[in-house]
Amino acid sequence: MNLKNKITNKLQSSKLRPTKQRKKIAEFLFNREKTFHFTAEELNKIINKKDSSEKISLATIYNTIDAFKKAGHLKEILTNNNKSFYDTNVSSHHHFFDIETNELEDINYNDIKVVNLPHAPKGKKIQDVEVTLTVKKS
Amino acid sequence: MNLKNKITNKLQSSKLRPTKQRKKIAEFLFNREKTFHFTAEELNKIINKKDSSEKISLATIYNTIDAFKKAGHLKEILTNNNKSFYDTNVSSHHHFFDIETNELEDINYNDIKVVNLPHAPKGKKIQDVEVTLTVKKS
DNA sequence: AAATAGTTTATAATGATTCTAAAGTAATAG
DNA sequence: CTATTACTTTAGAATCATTATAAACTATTT
Ligand SMILES: [Mn+2]
Ligand SMILES: [Mn+2]
Ligand SMILES: [Zn+2]
Ligand SMILES: [Zn+2]
Repeated sequence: MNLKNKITNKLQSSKLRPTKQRKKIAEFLFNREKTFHFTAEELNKIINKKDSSEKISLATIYNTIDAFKKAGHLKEILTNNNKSFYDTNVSSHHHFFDIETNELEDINYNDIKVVNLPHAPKGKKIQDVEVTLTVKKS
Repeated sequence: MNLKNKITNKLQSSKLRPTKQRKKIAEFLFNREKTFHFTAEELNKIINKKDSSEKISLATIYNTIDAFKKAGHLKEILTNNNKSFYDTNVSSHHHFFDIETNELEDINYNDIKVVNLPHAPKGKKIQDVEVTLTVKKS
């Protein structure tokens, strides 16, 4: 199956209509080897670079990120920044976070071991375990 | 030494003039046993409750949080929320973060062990190690 | 082909935070 | 002390990220 069909399938099986806009964004986000970390504004800039024949509105960028997140294709990341960061790697994994440049870098889940996990507060359950290694210029 | 003097000292030794506003905020934030996690808006509401004889402007709330953070008396916390959270516990420690209610709860540093820390990317050094256990209603 | 349900868009609205510049206060110098 | 200086507070405006609105558009179903 070719890329276009794969993307269309992915959208349809998430009950998202494969519109021109969603296909373009999905193709950009999900057709890659390495994890991509981004903000809505960054994605907007990249998708709507000069050449791009047809522009996608900022509202659609936000809507699409939200739809992809709800469908489980994107994950929101914890940072101390006041804009939201998203991650194309939706499996459990860890990060380096450069507090000076706001850059994120993946750490494989198995490269860090977290032992002695405490119990969740009563009435709650643990949903995810994230380790963030805050880094800065040395 | 009494509380007022302790607070004044803390401010002066951080090169912050002990103004009425800073003393009131510092007394509220730092005179407690348990860690306090808050946003600027929450702190503003609490400090400026009905009775409070003299109001402190929202700008000053923001300025003061910033000054205290720079002085190392407050720490900013990583969340996926688009408002900043601050922590009166400035030592290294971990958190439960309820993604439904945005509530934070401390986990003692020694209650979790993180083993096999990877090296920081070249040119960078690890500044902090934070584990966040995302939780939700079970 | 028509009806429908869902989507995109420009634009307005909101919410959090930062900026501005004038008035006020703490620290310092005389 | 008193005057000078440096820093701080404040109301309000400005900015930035995000969400809401509602009309035009498009994919899907009938
Ligand atoms: Mn954040
Ligand atoms: Mn955040
Ligand atoms: Zn990642
Ligand atoms: Zn804490």
